[in-house]
Amino acid sequence: MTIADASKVNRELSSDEDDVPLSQTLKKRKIESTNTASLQGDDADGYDSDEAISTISKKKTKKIKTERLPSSSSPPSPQVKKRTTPKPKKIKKEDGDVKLKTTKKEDQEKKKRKKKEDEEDQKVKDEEDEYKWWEKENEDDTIKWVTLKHNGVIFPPPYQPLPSHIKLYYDGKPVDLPPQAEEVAGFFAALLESDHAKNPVFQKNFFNDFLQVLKENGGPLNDIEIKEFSSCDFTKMFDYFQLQKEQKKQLTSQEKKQIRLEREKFEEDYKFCELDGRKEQVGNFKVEPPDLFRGRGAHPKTGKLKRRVNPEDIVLNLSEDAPIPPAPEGHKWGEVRHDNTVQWLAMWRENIFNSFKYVRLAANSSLKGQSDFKKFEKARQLKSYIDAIRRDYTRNLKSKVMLERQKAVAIYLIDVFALRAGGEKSEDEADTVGCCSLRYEHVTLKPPNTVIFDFLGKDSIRFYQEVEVDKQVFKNLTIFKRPPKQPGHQLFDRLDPSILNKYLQNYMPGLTAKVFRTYNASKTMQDQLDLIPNKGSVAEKLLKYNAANRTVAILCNHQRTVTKGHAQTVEKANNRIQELEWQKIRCKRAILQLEKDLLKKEPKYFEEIDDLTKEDEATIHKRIIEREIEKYQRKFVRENDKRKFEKEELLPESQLKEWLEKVEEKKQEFEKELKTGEIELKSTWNSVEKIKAQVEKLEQRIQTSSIQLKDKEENSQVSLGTSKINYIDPRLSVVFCKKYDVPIEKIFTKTLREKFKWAIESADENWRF
DNA sequence: TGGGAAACTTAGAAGACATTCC
DNA sequence: GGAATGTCTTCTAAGTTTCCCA
Repeated sequence: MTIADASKVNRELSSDEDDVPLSQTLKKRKIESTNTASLQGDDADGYDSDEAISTISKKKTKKIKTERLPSSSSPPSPQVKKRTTPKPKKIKKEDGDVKLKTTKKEDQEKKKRKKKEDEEDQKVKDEEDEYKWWEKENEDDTIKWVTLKHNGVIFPPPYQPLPSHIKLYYDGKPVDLPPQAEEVAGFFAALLESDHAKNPVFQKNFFNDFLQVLKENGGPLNDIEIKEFSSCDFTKMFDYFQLQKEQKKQLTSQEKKQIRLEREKFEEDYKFCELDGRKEQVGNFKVEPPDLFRGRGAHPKTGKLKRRVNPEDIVLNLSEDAPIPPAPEGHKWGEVRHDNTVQWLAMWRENIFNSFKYVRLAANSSLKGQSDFKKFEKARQLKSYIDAIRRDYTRNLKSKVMLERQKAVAIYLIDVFALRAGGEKSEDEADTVGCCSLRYEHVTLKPPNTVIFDFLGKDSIRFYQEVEVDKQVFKNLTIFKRPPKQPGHQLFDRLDPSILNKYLQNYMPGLTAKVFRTYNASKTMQDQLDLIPNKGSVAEKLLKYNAANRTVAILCNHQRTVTKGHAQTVEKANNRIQELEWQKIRCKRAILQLEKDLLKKEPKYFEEIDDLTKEDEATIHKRIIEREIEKYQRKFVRENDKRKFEKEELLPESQLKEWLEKVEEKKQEFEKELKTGEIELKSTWNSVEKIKAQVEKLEQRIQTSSIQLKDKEENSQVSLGTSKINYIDPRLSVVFCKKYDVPIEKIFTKTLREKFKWAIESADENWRF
């Protein structure tokens, strides 16, 4: 929902009667139990008959069990039978290296044709055995599969110790680390120039775990005692990693291709599984390699060592009669399960939070597709309930029961500002919040009805908005913030997501807080697309589609960090546009040089010829000249490097001088032009028509560049992808493409087209969200 | 029934790959 | 042809919701 929509809702919701403060209408005051009283003095405000929930008093004390996955506690595992991995069918075959007596171009053409043919063949084959679940009846979704076969997971390669001369230095002395500790030191060294390595919490957590691993493995081999992080010097390791990266980059494209093919061949068996007899793609079939945990924002555990996962840590999930993939040699699987009520193929417990990581199907799989489809259908279902929900929360904003008021305000915020539910968080996580977990300090009230939200949401992304809200919402927020509440206290002290979701389910089965985000995102997209006129070029339509997408992304607060060179890129692009403008003006002046009378005949055409000041022009000239000089200098160096390598004769300095003289001539020309206003006409500029054609071309370029720049600037901090992938019903995009004659490839990448195949094939031109 | 565990979706960063520019 | 830039994919962290058991 856009802010404009929000204000519309506000209008619909605003009430005329004034509310009596709850404190006056409610006599009874419930005192919280003693152990909750300390933080929640606010429940002593005595407004109502319902109690503050205990979540606040628990004060982030989620307990985490530290025991490892006990094989004894799991259901009796069937015998882990060792069998050879079944050979899945190969999908692709590469061309051999047969060289024919053809030109390079013909060769390439031929290859292209062959590739295309192969792809077509594959497509036909794929389509033949493709399972179009969206054309079938909806089946029971508690059973996820009947048969499931897969080949297990790929483990990261074992650690390769560094060459003996690459070491960690302590107090200037090289340290002989046992490989296990060297690996951990290497994790840090690899990040040496990143922000993580500069973060003291990251350093501390890393160092503690590093010392632990060092201790576990008998300490340094050359009796150096490592005590202080500040005395460690990782630069030699870092430089080595950089060198390796550089060498990898230097490989020829043929070598790179070879490596890629080998990798793909190796991964092939793990990339696919057999689900109910169909070949389907697995998503993350690679077990996460050991590394330092990189938490987002101010994460208390950032930098801790994420330990290596062994086959013994892995639980496999597959059919009872499916062959069990062999565990790596000398190992066995932690457990083998046959649970067809879940979607995962394998899982393990990680050591940072003691939680699970899962290996699942890919986004283009039938199971994921079905979940996605259901998600959007559920959001569409909300259309039929949204009026009632809005009517009720508007009414309940004045409820005499505090819990009801809090629910009403929370749903209002979730609906209008697309806030997330906001579950409880423990102390060993970053301090981020959503709706239910908003605290006193996250909301600033500016009478009569302006609210400033300022908090860190998911991924520690800042949510900052200064907005006008419904008057009664404002009044309620004032009440929720009344003393004795103070910074640190929960705004919604009677609420948590489960209470809210339970309430929402009275309206519609399956309705939860997150459905509102999907609903409002897709609804906004539909409304925005409806506004786009069906005219103009594909590029213009795309730009408008992206603008609609951006509205949704802004609603959902999807951000991205501005890239390093962004400011410079923008400056460059602006300069480029200015230079094009200058060229255009120059052309017009040239026209007048050929035919003076045109100024009177077509005054409008020439109205911009004095737009640039002499200073502007001089700056442009300077820029062009400097660029030219740089260009030739670079060319000279590059050319000679090449010749040196090929043991050819080097270009003499005089060559560079010759090039630079040409630039000098140009400079002189510019200076003269600036002084006299006379343009030296090029031989091709021999008629007004020719120059006018040139002007037209320039105008086109200026327009394109300006649009691109505007788009780039507006997108610099907004991430469009997240809403496109998760929130906007893909059928909206499909319909847009069909109706507006825009190729779907312009909107969905290959991966997204696979993910949204169900939408591409099922939505017709008249479909609406 | 509450609360922790489990299972799933959503998210931005980083790395890989493709395209454009000079 | 190679560097710069942009786009796409992969990775895994960080959420939400559901499940299940004491």
